[in-house]
Amino acid sequence: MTHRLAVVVPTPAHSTIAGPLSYLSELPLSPGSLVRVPLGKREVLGVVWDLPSDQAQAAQDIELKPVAGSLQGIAPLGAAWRQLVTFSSAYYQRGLGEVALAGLPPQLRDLNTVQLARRLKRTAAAHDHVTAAAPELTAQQKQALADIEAASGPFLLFGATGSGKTEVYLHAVADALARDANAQALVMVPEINLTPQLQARFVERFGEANVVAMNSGMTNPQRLKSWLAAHTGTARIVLGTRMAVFASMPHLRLIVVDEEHDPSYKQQEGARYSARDLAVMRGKIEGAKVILGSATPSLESWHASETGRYQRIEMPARVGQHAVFPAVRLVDMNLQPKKAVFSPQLLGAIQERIARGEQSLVFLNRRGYAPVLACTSCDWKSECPNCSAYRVFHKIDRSLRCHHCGFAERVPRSCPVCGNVDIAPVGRGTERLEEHLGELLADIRHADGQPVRIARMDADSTRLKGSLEEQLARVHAGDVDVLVGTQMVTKGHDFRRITLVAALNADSALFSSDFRAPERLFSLLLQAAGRAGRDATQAAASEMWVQTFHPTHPLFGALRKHDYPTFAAQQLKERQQAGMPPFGFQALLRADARTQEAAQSFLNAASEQAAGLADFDRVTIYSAVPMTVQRVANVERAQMLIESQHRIALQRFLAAWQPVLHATREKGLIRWAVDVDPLTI
DNA sequence: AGCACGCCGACT
DNA sequence: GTCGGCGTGCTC
Repeated sequence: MTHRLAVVVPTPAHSTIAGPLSYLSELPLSPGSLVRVPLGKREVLGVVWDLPSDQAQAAQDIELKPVAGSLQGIAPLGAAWRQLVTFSSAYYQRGLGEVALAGLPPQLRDLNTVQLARRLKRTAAAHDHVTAAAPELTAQQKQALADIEAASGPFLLFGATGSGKTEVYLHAVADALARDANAQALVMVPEINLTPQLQARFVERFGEANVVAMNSGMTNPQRLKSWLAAHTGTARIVLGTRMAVFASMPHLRLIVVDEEHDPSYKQQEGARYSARDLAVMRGKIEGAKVILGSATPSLESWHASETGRYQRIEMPARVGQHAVFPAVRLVDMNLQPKKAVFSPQLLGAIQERIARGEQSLVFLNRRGYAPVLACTSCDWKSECPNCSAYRVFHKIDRSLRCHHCGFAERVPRSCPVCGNVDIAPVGRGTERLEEHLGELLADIRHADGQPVRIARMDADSTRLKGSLEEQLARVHAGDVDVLVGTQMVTKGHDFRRITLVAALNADSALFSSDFRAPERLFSLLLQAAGRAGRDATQAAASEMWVQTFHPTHPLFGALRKHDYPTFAAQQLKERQQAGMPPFGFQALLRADARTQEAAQSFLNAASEQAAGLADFDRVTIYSAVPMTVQRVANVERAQMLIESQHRIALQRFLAAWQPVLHATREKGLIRWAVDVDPLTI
């Protein structure tokens, strides 16, 4: 007796195969089973899927191939996991196979049954967890845990920086694991950089054997090992970045999304899913509690907590008896000497900190020495030949580097156009800031005669493996007086000795065309402020400095009071009036082509053929526009916004549009993709 | 994505 | 005369 199976295979986004393919099998393999099947000339890994009854004879006239084999010894992927994959595939408009296989470790593909058995054997035998002593909780932490205990969520844990959210996560996980001997918990962080320190805390509390990590920085064997441990239930806690939302966890009871507002939770290629939103959906599917935590929630989540869709739990106070929030000082740059990078007041405040043996953090969201290099006699600028962007001057290796395509060259000795030797940096990045600050503080000496120590921390200075840890250690040891860095210094790291944080170029986001720019800026500044004064003994003297040409901007007013709710209310009001998310729903159709014209004409053709599709009358399709950075690596890029007041209508329309998009062929190679709930438009 | 098929330029 | 460029199309 041969059985007919629906199998999901890794078909790429642009194939016309969206759903499962049919195969024959001698054995009646249950849904979720992992199989190897022939696909064209190759053999691929597939997942047996639930065969919808109406599709049972869909592939009637093709001769079906038999499955090549199944991965014995590995339990089928659960119904909840398959449901999550199905939902993601439909919601984010990508093939089932692509989503399913992206959620599995790549190495699963090339293991045979014997190798797999060996791996599984090594994974087996759960160890009892050795629970390290937990610190005494504050009253508000206890209350938060009681609230989480008492309701089903999803919860928005609105906790100030330094209020001890991590300790709440640790306890919530401990509670979930204690309640059920098999229970598992998933804890997500936005960035790979933040994994090690959180992992250390979880390992300390729950023991090494119970915690596995999942992130893209791991090798394939490591990923397989973690995945198997989670899938078999051996690992009780999975700690990872956005990809971990697809980890197979048969006994999942709790999901924590730390820093839920962070844009890194949105995948920016392939299936462009939001791991935060999927976490909420997964919690619903699996009956697991979901905790979203942030000091500056996304306006989507905040709004959900206002309307009662999420239950809000507030932790306004910082841990520590005298811990207060750093005072926010705004410096009106209109009143400063022209071209001053540091106002005299700020420089003075930094010097005071140095004299007291305290640390300062200066952040500027731009790496490199200068964003542009320009000729002083003609109009040459350091444009990238492949992109519509300037190449950034990196003084450290005298290179011009394109931050979009990676193209790098040595800085020319003279202007390539007119031969003038006088080519000058325009604007400044962290490298130049570090240099400039060095000059300003050159004459300052510590009491022991030592010069001021300045360090820089950005993607360039931390590229080498281990260098981030090394730099952090230097700061922690007090071997640094002033730390200069990009926004990476504002995330997560506890700098206990820092008592002054300064933001230098906040203004650009105030008047950005991106409607989410103020939200990101507010979050960034408040997170940055949160770096200061974590040590209770120094908190009283801690300050957050913001240099701005618009000191009366309401955003700064709210920042000064550390008042996220007021800021959020004002932003939500604007969004509501404009029908923007979370009051309206958006998707982008993006197109890449050799010429801008080809990209746009594909979009326009797609737009013209949209009339009459399902829910067409409930969506608004805007005209095709070039992307902000129009050309990257010699590929022209354009996009088109689709908006609706109804999430369902947008979904239905996009689904109906899909075959039209596949059929729309314009001259010139077009690569296209749909981005549902885009973060930047 | 792979991998084939298919139709046009510079080489043993 | 072939080797090989990558445009186009298919994969149960």
